[in-house]
Amino acid sequence: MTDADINQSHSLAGGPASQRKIADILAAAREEFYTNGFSSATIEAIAARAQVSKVTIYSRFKDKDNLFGQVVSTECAHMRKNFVVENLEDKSLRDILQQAALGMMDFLMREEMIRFERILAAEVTRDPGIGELFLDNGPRRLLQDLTNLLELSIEKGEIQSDDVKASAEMFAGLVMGRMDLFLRYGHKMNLSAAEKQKRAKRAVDGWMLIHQQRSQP
Amino acid sequence: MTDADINQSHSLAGGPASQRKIADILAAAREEFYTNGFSSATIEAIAARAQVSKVTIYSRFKDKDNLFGQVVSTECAHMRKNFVVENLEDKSLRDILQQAALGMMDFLMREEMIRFERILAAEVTRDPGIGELFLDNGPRRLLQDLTNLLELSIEKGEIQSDDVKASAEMFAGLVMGRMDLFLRYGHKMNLSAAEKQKRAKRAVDGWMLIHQQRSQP
DNA sequence: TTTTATTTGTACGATAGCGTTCATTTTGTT
DNA sequence: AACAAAATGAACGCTATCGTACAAATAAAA
Repeated sequence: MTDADINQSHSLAGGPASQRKIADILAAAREEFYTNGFSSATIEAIAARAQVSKVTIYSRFKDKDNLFGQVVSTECAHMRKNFVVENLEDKSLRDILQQAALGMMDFLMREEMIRFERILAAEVTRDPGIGELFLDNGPRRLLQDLTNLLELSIEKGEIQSDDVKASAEMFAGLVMGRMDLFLRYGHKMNLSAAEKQKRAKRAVDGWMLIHQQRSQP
Repeated sequence: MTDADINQSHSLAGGPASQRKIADILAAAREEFYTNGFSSATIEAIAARAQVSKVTIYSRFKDKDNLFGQVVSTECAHMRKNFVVENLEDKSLRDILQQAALGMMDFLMREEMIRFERILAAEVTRDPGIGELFLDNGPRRLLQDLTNLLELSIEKGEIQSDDVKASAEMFAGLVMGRMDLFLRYGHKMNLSAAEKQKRAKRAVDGWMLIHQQRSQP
């Protein structure tokens, strides 16, 4: 759902279009929270960025916590829609995994995602529910999709695994290595498309090798 | 360096032992920062926890930023000393790697480390230098140690790799998978020693398999 | 045009934290 | 005992932010 999609609804009764403002506020809030973290971000700065009065924010959102929660929810919904491990029937497992690896990298290495993860972890102590929300919409979903994919391949006899969940996690681990950690702490990577391909291939080759063995102790 | 080590020095001239207070302040600050994050932690709460007056803190540390920096530095120094990949001459590479994997898990899964990483990433935007400091003392050092170890094994002909750094990162990725991420967002794992062993073995087996092949494309 | 919901700007109260000042007290040294 | 460094507590100025109140303005609907 793009910002534009939200703006289409017209207010039911007088006054300026309110749906649009909500979207503006959420966008502004996201930017402020991403840049300053929860407690340093201020409602007034958000209002200014959204070109909206502070009162309007309080008329739409209960308080700062609520606003932050909404931002995270929105982001999670966005995340859920944009990362899908596809099972392309006609492709080989190798090709599917290669594609998944590239998708994973592109998705997790976006500047947006890095900034999101930076601030979100810090709020887990204050509000553990927010950590669960993120896990359910991001990492767990990703791993589950991957697991499903792998189970199909196992049924087909293409690969072996005695612990599919562990195998899925291994795949993610092989692909990302410590990259997400480095990025989170400000290390610049700027992988070219070719380098990403190379990394994906290395991970897929390694993973396939492990899972084409006869036994997994 | 333990807290006790710091307290051994006696003040050069009159007044209560000041070195001990510095250690107390740092310990208290660490706890407060870990629990509340940088901006929500307050100097007064730190003072109270350290059983020290606020003025004492300001007489020893320039300001809040400085105090936070000192806490991070202390933590980094601690980190540097406590995680070492040892190259035990008489052991097999498999055993060394198994040991390294267990060490890595124990080290990175400590509650302390999880809390540290939660709040640190959030401050990277505000102060990128702090991210670099952490990377240099933690992840980069770990990977470098691992890389050195692997290079020795390559010379001995025990394994093959055309990109040792990538191989070291793969190892870390295989061992940790997405565990550190899950922990950071509040997912409880509580791996038993046996489960850790199992995970370590799986990672080492997989990694060895990949690196005992003839060629690495 | 009138009505009605919504938005706005400004002002406000309340709270809270940073960093400082200063007179006083504590504590180790000489 | 006298001294000097260090620590204390309480108060202060300052700034910032949250969340609210209210009267005026705006824009869509009737």
